[in-house]
Amino acid sequence: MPTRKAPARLNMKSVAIRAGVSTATVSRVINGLPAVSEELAERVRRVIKELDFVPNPIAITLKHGRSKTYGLIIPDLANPFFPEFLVRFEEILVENDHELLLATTQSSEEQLVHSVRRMLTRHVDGVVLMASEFDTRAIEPLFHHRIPIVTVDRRQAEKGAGDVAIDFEGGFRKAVLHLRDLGHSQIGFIGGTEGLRTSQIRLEAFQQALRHAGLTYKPKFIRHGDYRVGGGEAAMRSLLKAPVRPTAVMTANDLTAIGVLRALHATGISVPSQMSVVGFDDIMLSSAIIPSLTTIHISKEEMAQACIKALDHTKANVNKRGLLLSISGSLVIRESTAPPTAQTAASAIDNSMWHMRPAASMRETTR
Amino acid sequence: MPTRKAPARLNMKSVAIRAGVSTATVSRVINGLPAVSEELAERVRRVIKELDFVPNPIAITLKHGRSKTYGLIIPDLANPFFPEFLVRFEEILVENDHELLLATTQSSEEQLVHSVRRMLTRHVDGVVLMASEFDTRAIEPLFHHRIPIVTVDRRQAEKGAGDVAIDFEGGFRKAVLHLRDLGHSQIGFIGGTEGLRTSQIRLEAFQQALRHAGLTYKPKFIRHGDYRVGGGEAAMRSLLKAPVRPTAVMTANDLTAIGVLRALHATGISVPSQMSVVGFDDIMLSSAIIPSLTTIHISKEEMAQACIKALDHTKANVNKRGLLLSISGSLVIRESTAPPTAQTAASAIDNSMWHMRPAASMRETTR
DNA sequence: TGCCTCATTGGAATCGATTGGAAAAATTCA
DNA sequence: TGAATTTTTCCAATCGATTCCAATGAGGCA
Repeated sequence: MPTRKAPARLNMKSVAIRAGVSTATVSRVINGLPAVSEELAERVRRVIKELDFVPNPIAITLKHGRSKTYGLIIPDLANPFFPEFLVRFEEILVENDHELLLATTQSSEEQLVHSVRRMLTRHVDGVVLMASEFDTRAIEPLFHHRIPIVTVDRRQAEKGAGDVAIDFEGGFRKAVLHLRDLGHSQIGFIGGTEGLRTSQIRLEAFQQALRHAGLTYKPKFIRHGDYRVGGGEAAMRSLLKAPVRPTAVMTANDLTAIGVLRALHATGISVPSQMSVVGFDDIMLSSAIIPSLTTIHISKEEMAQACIKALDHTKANVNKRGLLLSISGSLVIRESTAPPTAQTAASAIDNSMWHMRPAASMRETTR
Repeated sequence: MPTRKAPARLNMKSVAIRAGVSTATVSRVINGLPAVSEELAERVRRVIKELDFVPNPIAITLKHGRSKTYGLIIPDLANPFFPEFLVRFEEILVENDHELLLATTQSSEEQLVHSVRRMLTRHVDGVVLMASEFDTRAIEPLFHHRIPIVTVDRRQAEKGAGDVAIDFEGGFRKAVLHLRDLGHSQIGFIGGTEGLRTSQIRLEAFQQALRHAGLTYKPKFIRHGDYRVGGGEAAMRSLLKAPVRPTAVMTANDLTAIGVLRALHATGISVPSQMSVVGFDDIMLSSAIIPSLTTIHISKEEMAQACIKALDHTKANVNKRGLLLSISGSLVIRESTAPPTAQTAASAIDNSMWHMRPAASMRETTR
């Protein structure tokens, strides 16, 4: 015989009996519906407090079909940007008495289909979809069940679906101006995974930023990464092999920039004296690494709020086209950018020059 | 009139009608209960497939009182260790047809109480509690409702609660031996937040590792951090101010180690030539930073599996004391450790010597 | 053939809360 | 005072699946 007694079943009925009313009345009191005399309401409230009664959300969900849960579909938790967003998103939900249903797709279409199915069977009230690339068929069931959707960075709204887009154009423009003002004119770009729509958007935003700064776009300074450290590193190595090098490099996101730093370090090129590097996102890490990263700060808080706002809007206007919100970033200047040295600024750097000179600084931090 | 038709309600009854049987039979078929003729079962299965019917988990939860959901309470998502663990934990749950209810406490007791309440109202089947420090009263309701619990690093099991502990002793021992074999005898330690039980455990494990390696413990080489970059950096600065310095530093976790690297870099002390640094956890970042970090690898996969195992064990043996599992780490040697130079190895380094010599290498990576 | 088993199957109560409409009570008005 | 309203309260159906219990029918045995 266990010492702990199993707690007596506590439901609305027990409250009703104890207060001498029907469950209907209890329900009305809890939900603040009218047509309950103040006297009874007070009595019921007292009993609720006495018993520490909390309505069973499962039963409510079953009855209503609404679960007070929002789904969040994320490609990958390995990129710190997502946890940082997630934690704010979850906080806001919990504050508003909602729950989060998290799904990661590992960027696989099959996983996405599975995630969508989970969202449906759990009867979520809405879905935020951060997996930018997908076949529309995969999320068709969400539309079909009229579940409010918010996509991120798809830059396209429709009936039942809003979108929260990061303003890459504005962000890159600030970064390019910063570099130009430092004296850079040869700026390279390490983009995201080739073939992805979101990579294309970032690349175009970069081109546009160059134009805006009065600089010329040079395809030879462009490489593709994969939004991860490894891809950034490989892309930068490739860029360094070319006969002519830029004096500064911008990247599709911070992880890519960290990869760039690695490649530079391995090659003995010091940052920022010989090469400036700019990231994008401003994950917490960016301020912790050496050198700390100049980057475009995207407020995860703001993004989370925008997602909720777009979701609410869609829910309130089921038949209208969803909201299109834009999140703009701000430039955070840290240690990874500086004016180009006279030498490197001489526009076209003859790469052979560098080959002869063994990386002198390498020994400093590598064994 | 919307073009999309609302999907016809799909429940067990519709399946039953379509198959010409009762809902009881359908339920039996779905749950693989005996006492259903193969003929009928087959017919029901066909209809289920035809209609693409999925039982409503909400209703099942209501009926059973069990939700097929596990709770995970985490202090903080800012430390990459947790997202890395989380993603594996979630994967395992989803594979086993369960869901995750995530709660972060921000290390606040009040948040913990709130999180526990959420777990209860959602009727989770079990809880993994990674918030190591807490007043037992905060989780008392979980015991009271007989919900299986697994704590992490509390190193203590009881009825209804198991524990998964990281083997700090073994991990630090490997790290210390590695340093000793490189030639270090003066090893410093930057611990976790002062006053936390888990910090105490790590410190003792470090002391024990020193003894095991035949080295002497020197309190003057010990500092406390806060498990974050900032704390590690501040602690290291403090350590560097002392008249005598160690030649290598071990840390309570990787973030602390990253902070240490920052402090060293700012002071112009290069790693690993002038100072070796060892982390703990092996977050993904550790291999990406410069220099990449020698650290103790803790398999998040293994931890996640251990948590599930302990949870299942508790569920199956409600009245027995829970499992006590231990996760051992392995040494990953990267760039942040090397033999001490002849000079620095001269045991007690006179700090004034360093003061005279302006950090020559600083310019390399800082502007 | 008649009675008894045993294997299948179905009916209906159940989990806990919500809600339309009926019933009861309180109020208004003639 | 009694009829007509209005307000308050409650009964019972409902959401979707599970499960106890009863009913049905086939087969076995005397």
